[in-house]
This record gives sequence, structure tokens and C-alpha cells, in this order.
Amino acid sequence: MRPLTHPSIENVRVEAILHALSDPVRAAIYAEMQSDGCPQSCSSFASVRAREIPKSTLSQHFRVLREAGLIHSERQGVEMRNTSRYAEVEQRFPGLICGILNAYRQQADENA
Amino acid sequence: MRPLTHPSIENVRVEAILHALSDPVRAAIYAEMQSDGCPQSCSSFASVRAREIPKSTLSQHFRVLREAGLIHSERQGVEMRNTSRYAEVEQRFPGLICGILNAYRQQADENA
DNA sequence: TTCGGTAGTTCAGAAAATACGAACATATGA
DNA sequence: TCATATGTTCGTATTTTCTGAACTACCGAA
Repeated sequence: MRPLTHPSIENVRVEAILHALSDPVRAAIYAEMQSDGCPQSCSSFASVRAREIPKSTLSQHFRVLREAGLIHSERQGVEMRNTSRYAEVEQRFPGLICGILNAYRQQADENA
Repeated sequence: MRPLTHPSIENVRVEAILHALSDPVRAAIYAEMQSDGCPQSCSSFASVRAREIPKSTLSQHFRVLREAGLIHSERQGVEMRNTSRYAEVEQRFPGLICGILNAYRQQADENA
């Protein structure tokens, strides 16, 4: 099991962020992580439980979020502690994340 | 040659926009279209001329932008008139495009 | 009205990215 | 030590993207 890699904030790229969040599952996970401040394990997310996502797929999703620089993952016992790197990303790309999450929220509201 | 399809603004999806703009070439084209208000043909873009992009690839890029709802394309004689649908998109998803274009600009500045 | 050039599209096969089952790794508690 | 839980990795199937070649549509000149 190779160690988890996190890009330093200055190496975070816009295209990687957009790509990561262009997947509705990943966007939902990230949004949920955003609203709930405390670290959460991969399988604890409501957006994950709702759809039935195979765990290998889930693992990939978290890797994409991680390597895009959006989240920080750390092993804590048997599970993973995932936290958003929002503050850093917001400082580097002001308004980017907000705009994206708002848009998703808006879209979700329409279907409600 | 099948007719060009443009989604109506209410059918525009965030994930499609993010996907479209997660490609640096498409993002550059769109940004350029943004800054220059008047309609431009596909091959007229500086970002296109700089890199040497095969025209079949270019055609696909424009299709992705079009079907994401980001641009409007219209045949005008032998060439294409492409215009940004920014105003509509901004109304539907306030701040989204701005955040993205700012982020790309910021990133470009760093490499300058 | 035909010919030549220009701008872009479509098609088909190659290449790259993604999805997911099965096997594996790692930590915990009994 | 063993059973269980959380997540990763690997291999392969599927999907998406890229691009050269052929094609379409339009224009202007002869």
C-alpha cells in the first residue's frame, strides 16, 4: 500500500479541480464534507450510501479528490479521515469552489 | 451534416460545464471568446493557433463547449460564428464562470 | 456552371481514462 | 490468533477522447 499523496497548494491546478468536481458523485461527497466540518470516513457519506457505489470505485473517487488537492486523507486506525482543504484552495483560487458548490446546490433545488 | 444542437438554458448542467472547462484548450478558447465580444470562427483563436490542434479535434472541442451550453455556434457562409452564452449561464449559475475564469487567469499569471 | 480553395464535420480505428469484481493490506476487538 | 471492517490495488471490460482521412457546404473566379 503506497503512501497517500497530497499536492502542495501551489501545485494545485484549476483543471484538476474542475475535472474532479465534474463528476456528480465526487461533487456530492465534497459538498457534504464541506458542510460537515469534522473528518469523515469514506463510506460514511450519505451521498455514497444513497447510490450503491462499489468500494473500488469509491476509492478511486477519493483519490481523484485528493490528488486534485481538494481534500486531505489520513489513515486513522481502520478507516480514513477525510477533510476538505477548502481554506487553502479558496485562498489560492478565490470564489472558485463557492461558485461551483452554489451551482450544484441551485441545480439540486430545481429538481426538488 | 446534422444540425447543431444547443441546450436550452434550463437544461444546462453544472457537471457538463465543469467537464467542458476542465480541458485547458477549451478553457482557453472560451476565455478568449469571453474577452473578445464579437463572434469568431473556430480557427481564429490565438489559443488554437499557438498549439497545433488538428481540426477534427478542434471540431470536437467546440461541440463539447456547445453542448455544455457555454457557447452558441451558427454557420455563417463558410465559417462558424461562435459567441459566448455567458449572460444566460451567469444568470442561471451566478459566479460560476467568473470563478473559473479568474482561477485560470491566476494560474496563468503564476507561470508568467 | 464548373472548378479550386476554405472552414468545418463525420467516421473509424487507436489510445487513454474510467468502472468494478476479486484479491490483498491493515487495523481492531474478541 | 482469528474474524471482521475499511479501504487499496490489480486486471480487464467498457467508455471516452484523439486524430487522420474522407466528406459536406459554401464562396469566388474563370
